[in-house]
Formats: sequence, C-alpha cells, structure tokens
Amino acid sequence: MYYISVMSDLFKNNDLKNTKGRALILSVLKGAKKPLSAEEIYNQLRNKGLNLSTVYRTLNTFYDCGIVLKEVNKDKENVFTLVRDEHSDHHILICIKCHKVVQLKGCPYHEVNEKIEEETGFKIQDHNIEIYGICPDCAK
Amino acid sequence: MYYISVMSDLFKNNDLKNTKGRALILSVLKGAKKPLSAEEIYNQLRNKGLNLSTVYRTLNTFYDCGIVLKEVNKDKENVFTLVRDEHSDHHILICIKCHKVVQLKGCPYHEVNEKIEEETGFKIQDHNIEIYGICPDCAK
DNA sequence: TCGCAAATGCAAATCATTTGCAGTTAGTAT
DNA sequence: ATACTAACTGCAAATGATTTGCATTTGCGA
Repeated sequence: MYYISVMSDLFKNNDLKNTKGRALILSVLKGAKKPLSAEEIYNQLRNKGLNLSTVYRTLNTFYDCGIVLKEVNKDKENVFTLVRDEHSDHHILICIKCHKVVQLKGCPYHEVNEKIEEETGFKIQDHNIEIYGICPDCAK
Repeated sequence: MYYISVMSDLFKNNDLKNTKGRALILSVLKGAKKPLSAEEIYNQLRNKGLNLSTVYRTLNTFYDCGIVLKEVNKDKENVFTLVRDEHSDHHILICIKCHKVVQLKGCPYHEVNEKIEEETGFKIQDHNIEIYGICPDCAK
C-alpha cells in the first residue's frame, strides 16, 4: 500500500487534470466524517461556483480511478468516501422489525480478514458489514 | 426463532389481507435464488394481471413487516429477499480499481456473529459482507 | 504561447419509484 | 348469507436523483 500526499500527484497518477472543482471536492471528502452524497458535497461548496453536474461527474471519475468508494444509502443516493483505513460506521446491526440501526463498536473481523487476504490474494483496504436480526425490544 | 409455514398465517400475523397479488409475490420470492427487484418479480408474473405499482407497494409492505430484507444493488434498484438463513451471495470482495466482484465461498464469520449476538442481544438472521481492496491482477 | 483533448455549465432527458384518486375486495359483524 | 368498511389495487401523473448532449472554457504538453 502506498500513500500520495500531494494532490497534484494523485491526479497526475490517474491521468486527471488538476482543476479547481476536483481539488475542492477532494478537500471536502478529506474532511468528511461519514460517506457523502453529491448533493451534500455540492452544498458544502455552494459559494464556489461549481455545477452539480460537475460534482456528479467528478465523483464518478474518482470512483473509476479507485480514489473513492461508492455505496448506496437507504435513500438510494450514491454516497462516497475516500479510500483509506477502516471506517467505524461501516459495521451495523439492523432490526428487521423496527428497522432500527445500531453501530457496532470496533471491528470484530480483523483476524478473519487476514485469512481472507491470504486465501484470495486481495489486498483489503475497507469493508462494510450489515447484520440483520431482531433487536431485544422487538423480541419481546 | 419461529417458522410460519402456512402463508395465510404469515399474512394474518402481520395484519395483512390475503390477496392474490401478495400470494403470487411471496411464491416468487420463495423460489428466488438471488435478491430480486420489483421489476424482476413483475416480469415473472407478467400473465397474472398484476400492476407494477402493486408489486412495489406489496414489497414495501413486506419490508415494513419484516417479511423481506431490502437492499440496494449497483443499479440503485431496491432488491428483496425473504428473511431466512444465510445466503451465500452476500459475501463479496470488490476491487476498487477494476470493480470486479468476487464471491466469497462459505461464510467465515459464524463464530464472530455468535459473539455479537451475546454482546448485543440481537437475534441474528442474515448478514451482508462487502470487502473492498485491490485484486491480484490490479496489484501488478 | 498555441492547440487540442479534457473538463465544465446548462438544460433537457431518463428511469426507478411514489402518490393521488377512484374503483374493487377481503374479512368482520349482523 | 349479506352488508359494511377499511384495506387493497389499477392507472396515470408526479417525483427526484442522476445522466447526457452540446456549446464553451480550461489545463497542460509541445
């Protein structure tokens, strides 16, 4: 695993031109504490004269290059996160009755992941866990 | 955990009227080998005179009752599965470079899940695992 | 500095899903 | 069995996130 600290290198390495919009969007993602949608990123850059289409296109470009992960949230919006080490909010328990969502603290899967790396040859960088069940309240 | 084998009981237990459409949709889900979208279910019932809106409404009703799980696939369609024991296609490795998806064989997480049940009080019925990394081909 | 492919803005198109409303039906009480 | 009512359904129009076509602008290598 390698790190690119200089933004222009990150773009250059992926054959992307270094534009104002891309730099802005990347900086928003760097400061993000949770996966963000195009709309949310756009809102954080309201006064920067950036078009919503550009935000969409840029995020998809980043996705194609492997700079960001793309997931779909409950509202069926695409949400994006910079590729980096573990996010704690990726481990959730969902009750199938009341649809309550509970965050799992910590990651109980580290050892298992190491075994998967050995078996598959993948270099694991991140993961999502969604566990479905019935919560104590609904079990009553 | 309890099982309801008679369809009319499943509906009655959830205060749902037993209608032709619901029975048909449930039977399609029972025969499904993978999560299905409303469109796919609708297509399997083409000649049954059922409206697409009804399929959507029925699936959402089932979801509210905890009869089915609802997820979002890569095309941002909602897909549904009957709640039951493990589906093997819920464990996938995704390459962040080429976006190739690889199925994990078996489930390496059983023991971990038991520990989570103890700690949280959730009665776990199903889970999804998505692991992001760089595949051997792209690592070259 | 010049030239051109890449990137962007804008507006219109797309498409899965939702919703309003009017007509139909399942299941209960009489 | 019949009547009643809330739940269910069909249909068509609305919604809303995302994509796309096209004209204009811009980054960057030569």
